[in-house]
Amino acid sequence: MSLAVRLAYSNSNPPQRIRSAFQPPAKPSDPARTVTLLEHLRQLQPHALRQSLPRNHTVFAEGDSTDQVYELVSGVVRLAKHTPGGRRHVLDFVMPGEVFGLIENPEHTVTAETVGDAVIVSYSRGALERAAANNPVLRRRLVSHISDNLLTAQQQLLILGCQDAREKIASFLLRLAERSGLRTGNRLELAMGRQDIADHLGLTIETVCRTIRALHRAGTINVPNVHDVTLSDLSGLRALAVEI
Amino acid sequence: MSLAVRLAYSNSNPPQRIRSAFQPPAKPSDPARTVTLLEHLRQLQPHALRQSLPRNHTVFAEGDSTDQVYELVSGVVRLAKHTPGGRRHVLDFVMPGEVFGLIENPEHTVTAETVGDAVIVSYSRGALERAAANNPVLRRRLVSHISDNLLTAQQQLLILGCQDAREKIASFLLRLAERSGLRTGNRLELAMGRQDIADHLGLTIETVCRTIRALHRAGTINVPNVHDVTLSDLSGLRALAVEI
DNA sequence: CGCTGGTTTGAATTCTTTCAAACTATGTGG
DNA sequence: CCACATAGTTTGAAAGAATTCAAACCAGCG
Repeated sequence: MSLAVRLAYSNSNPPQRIRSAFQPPAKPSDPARTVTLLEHLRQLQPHALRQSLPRNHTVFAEGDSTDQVYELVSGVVRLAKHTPGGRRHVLDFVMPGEVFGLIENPEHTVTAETVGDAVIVSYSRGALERAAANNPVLRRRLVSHISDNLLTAQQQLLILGCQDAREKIASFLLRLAERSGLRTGNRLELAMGRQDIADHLGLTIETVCRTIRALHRAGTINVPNVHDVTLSDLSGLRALAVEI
Repeated sequence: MSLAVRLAYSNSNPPQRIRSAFQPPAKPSDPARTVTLLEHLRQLQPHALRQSLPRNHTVFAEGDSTDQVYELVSGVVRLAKHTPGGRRHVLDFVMPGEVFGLIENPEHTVTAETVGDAVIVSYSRGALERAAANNPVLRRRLVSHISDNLLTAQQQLLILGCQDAREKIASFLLRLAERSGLRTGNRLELAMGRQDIADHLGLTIETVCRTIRALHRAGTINVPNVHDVTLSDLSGLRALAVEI
């Protein structure tokens, strides 16, 4: 039985397979495979700075210069916007193997913070842009990266604008499963806290708790502990999320 | 007194000045001015097809081929996503002088429909891309266009995720004013109907009505008729939207 | 072992939605 | 030019979903 967790809306980042800490170029046996943005970065800047960061560490903040772009090696990063009044919206979570902080703007418009302990690699954006000037393939990757982010944001707008709490949680769990891969038995790890989820879905932490518990009691999911969820009824979950 | 309607978050499309139906290149007296994407399109394809469309006409739908990009000459276009269950979310409205339908994808991921009568010009995307291959400036415009859309979407996520009905309406009115320009006396034209606004802000049509009326009774705005709004208390409106 | 930060649960409140009906423009045909 | 039909908007009352406030609970940690 395939665990293929494909959402109706799979317009998020392409399924870059998660890769363990170092750079074994995945599948050399695939000659026609496109070279990813991440591979370009690694090849251009093989000695880029690698850092281990503690939880809740700010990688960059709104307004910071966008002179670096980052690879998330392990852990999870949240991208958020803050309001003058102190509200926060978590735009998205970054999963291992993904690039973040790449934007066509002199200053960051979002804040990036580690959720738990994380390892990141910093690449020079200047060097990246210079390489892109003479490399059409790389340019295409760069545009695709921004474009993917746009499509993801639009999908999220649909979720925030049209879904109720239960549907939002279902959509969130499915997208997370799709991106982070399921462990054995449809087990999914929730690196982020309930408050992060709430701020991502436009709910309160209490509503997130209650909704997760409701799904649990309905048998749709299983919640052995705060950081793990088992998607017991994948199709039931999809039915909720898809009536998107 | 300047009517400068600047939001705290002016990350929407750059303030391309609205231009009347034909192509007088605005300000030839400004040599250092950057050439806009629209000007590139016009110069590349001066004989592109111009069409007058009736209200509620579908320019393109989700899934359609992205072989054309469009200029909105007059009228308003809404960009929406539809769900299998029949729900709709209006991602954004396109104002005259703006380019829409440009996306890094073989198929459209949104539907574009005219709100009222509109005039559009269709440009070949293929020709645009070919021109971009040898034109770094044009390439930069293309990336900026997508990037601007991304920033706008992220701002909208913040609004949908963090604001209540009153704040949403205030934010909406201010952004509309910022983009479409205010007429005399802070008068703003609402080309779209209440249902469109509701679907854009994640509210119901009734809530939109009631909220607009509440703002009216509070003296923040004036609503002489359904299609016009006067922003009587601009700073009051900003205070609502900014506590974003 | 007691703190601390985070999560869960409960009860009351509030905001928004839902349902229903009235109202208003706009346009068509007589 | 009026009468009527229609689409869209506005208003009200009731219902519902999510939030707020408060307190209890739990897990990891010094």
